[in-house]
Amino acid sequence: MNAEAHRPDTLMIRKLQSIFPLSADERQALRELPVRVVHLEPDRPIVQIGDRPHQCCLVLDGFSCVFKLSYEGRRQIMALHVPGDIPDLQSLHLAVMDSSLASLSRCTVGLIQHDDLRRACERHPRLTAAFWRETLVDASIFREWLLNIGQRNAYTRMAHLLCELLVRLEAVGLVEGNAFELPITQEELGDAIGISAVHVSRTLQALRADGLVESRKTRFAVLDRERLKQAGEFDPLYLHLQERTA
Amino acid sequence: MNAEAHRPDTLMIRKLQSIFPLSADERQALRELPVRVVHLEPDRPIVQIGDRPHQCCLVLDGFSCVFKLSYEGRRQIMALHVPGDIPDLQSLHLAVMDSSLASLSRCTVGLIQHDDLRRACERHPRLTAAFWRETLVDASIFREWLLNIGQRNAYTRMAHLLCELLVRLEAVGLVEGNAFELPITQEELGDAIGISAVHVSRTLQALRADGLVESRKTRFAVLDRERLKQAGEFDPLYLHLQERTA
DNA sequence: CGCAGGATTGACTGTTGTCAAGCTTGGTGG
DNA sequence: CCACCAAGCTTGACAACAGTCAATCCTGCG
Repeated sequence: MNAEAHRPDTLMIRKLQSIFPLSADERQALRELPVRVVHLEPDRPIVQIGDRPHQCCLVLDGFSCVFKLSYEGRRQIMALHVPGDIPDLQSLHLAVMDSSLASLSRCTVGLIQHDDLRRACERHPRLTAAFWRETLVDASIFREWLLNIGQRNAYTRMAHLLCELLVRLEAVGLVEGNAFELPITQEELGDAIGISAVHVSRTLQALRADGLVESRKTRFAVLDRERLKQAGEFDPLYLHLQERTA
Repeated sequence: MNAEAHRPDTLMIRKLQSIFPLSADERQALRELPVRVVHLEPDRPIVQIGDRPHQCCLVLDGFSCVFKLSYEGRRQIMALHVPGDIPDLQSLHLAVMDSSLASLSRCTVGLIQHDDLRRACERHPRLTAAFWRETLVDASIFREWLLNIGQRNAYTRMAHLLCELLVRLEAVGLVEGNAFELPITQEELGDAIGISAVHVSRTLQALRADGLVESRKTRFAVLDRERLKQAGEFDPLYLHLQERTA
C-alpha cells in the first residue's frame, strides 16, 4: 500500500464515502481527528469482552476480527475487518464490550478518542448519520452471516465469504485484478464460517477443483466471479454500497 | 395485556428506557409521535427485502421476525421481536431493506413515519442516541446468535434462546412467574436457531426430560433458571440492559 | 365427526467433526 | 549453507450430530 492510502483519514473517508456521501467540510472534520497509530503483531488483543473503552479502533492495514468463545472454548468470529473499517464504533454508545477485538494478521490500527468523535458529530450532524449508518451496515453483514452459517453448507459458505471479501476489499482498493491478500489461517477462516479447520482445507480444495478460485499461501484469486457468486448465493445488496437515499 | 400496556408510546418508552435513560421531555416527544396501529394475522409480510420503506414498525403485541431465504428456500430467522421492539429501525438510514419482516403470531404493530422520527430526533438529540443505541443492541444480539448457531449444539442453542426470550420478555413485563407465551411453531423455532423442526421437537423433549423447562402448547415455563442459563451458556451482558454509560 | 396443522417417533442418511499421521514451508541458528 | 523446528496444511478413517422421510398421533376447529 502506498503512503497516501496509509494515512488514517484517507482510508476512513474512502470507506465512509463508499456507503455515505460526505461534504468537503465533513471530510475536513474527519481529517482533523487526532489519531494514535499503533502497530500490532498477529493475534494480539485490541479490546476485550467486558472492557469499557474510551476510544475506537480504525483498521489501517491488515486484518482484525471480532469474536467470542463458547464455554468449551470454541471461537466464533463474528466479523472480519478490512482496512477502513471501525470494528468497535458501537462502543461510542454501548459502554461495555460484548465481544473481543483482536488482530488476525500483522496489523496497523488508528485509535480515536470517543470525545473527539463525539465533538466532530456535534459540529457536523451528518457525521452522526454517517457513523450510525456504518454500524447499521455492520449489523446487516451480521444478518447475512447468520443466513450463511445457519442455512448453507460449507462449500456455499466459503464461496460466499470469498465473494464478500472481494467486494469489500475492492471498495478500499485492495484488489488487484481478481486477487487479494488474506493473511489468515484456515483455522481462522473456519471460525468465521462455523466449520472446522480440516473441513476448510477440503472445502477450498473443492472450490479450486471446480475452477472457482486459486489460492497460494495467503493470496486468493477469484477465477470466475460469476460462478463464485452463484456458488455462494452472493447478492451484494446487504453491503448497502452506494445506496441512493431517495 | 391491559389497555395501558397496549398504548404504543408506553411500550416503546418502556423498551427504550430498559437500555437508555429518558427525560420527561424526551418521553413526551415519543408520546406525541403519530402512530398508525395495524392488526395482523400470523405469517403476514410487513416489509419485504428490497423495499424502500418510509416508516418504521413498532411491535405492540405478539411476535414478529426478520428473516431471509437461501436459494434452496431454507429460511433463517435473524431476530425474534417482542412487544416494544422496532425491528426495522435501521430503515431510517439504510434506504433498501436487506431482509424481510413478517408477523409470526397474530400481531399488533404501530407504524411511524420516518419524517416524524427524524423530526423528533432533531428536536431532542438524545433521542438520536437512544435509537442508535437500540440498533446497536440489535447488532449485539445478532453477534450472540452467530456464536449460538456457529458453535453450539442444538440443546445449548435452544436453552440459550429460551433464556434470551425470558429476559427480553421480562424487560417489557410479559413474564408471569417463570412462564411466558410464545405462540410460534417448532418449525419457526428451528429456523431461528438453525435446526430442523424434527430436531426442535427432540431438543425440547430433552430439555423437558432434564427438568429445565415445561411447555404446553405455546406456553413455556422455565423450571430452573440457573440450570437453564448454564445449559444455554447464557450471559445477559450482550443485551446491554441498564448499562451505566460511566 | 372429520379435517388440517402441528408435534412426535423411528429408521436411515449424510455432512461435518475429530483424531492422528504425514507433508510443506519458512524461519532460525549452528 | 544446511539441518531442524514449528506452524500450518493435507489426507484418511471413523464417529456423531443433525437432516430427511414417512408414518402416526394430537388437538382445536368447523
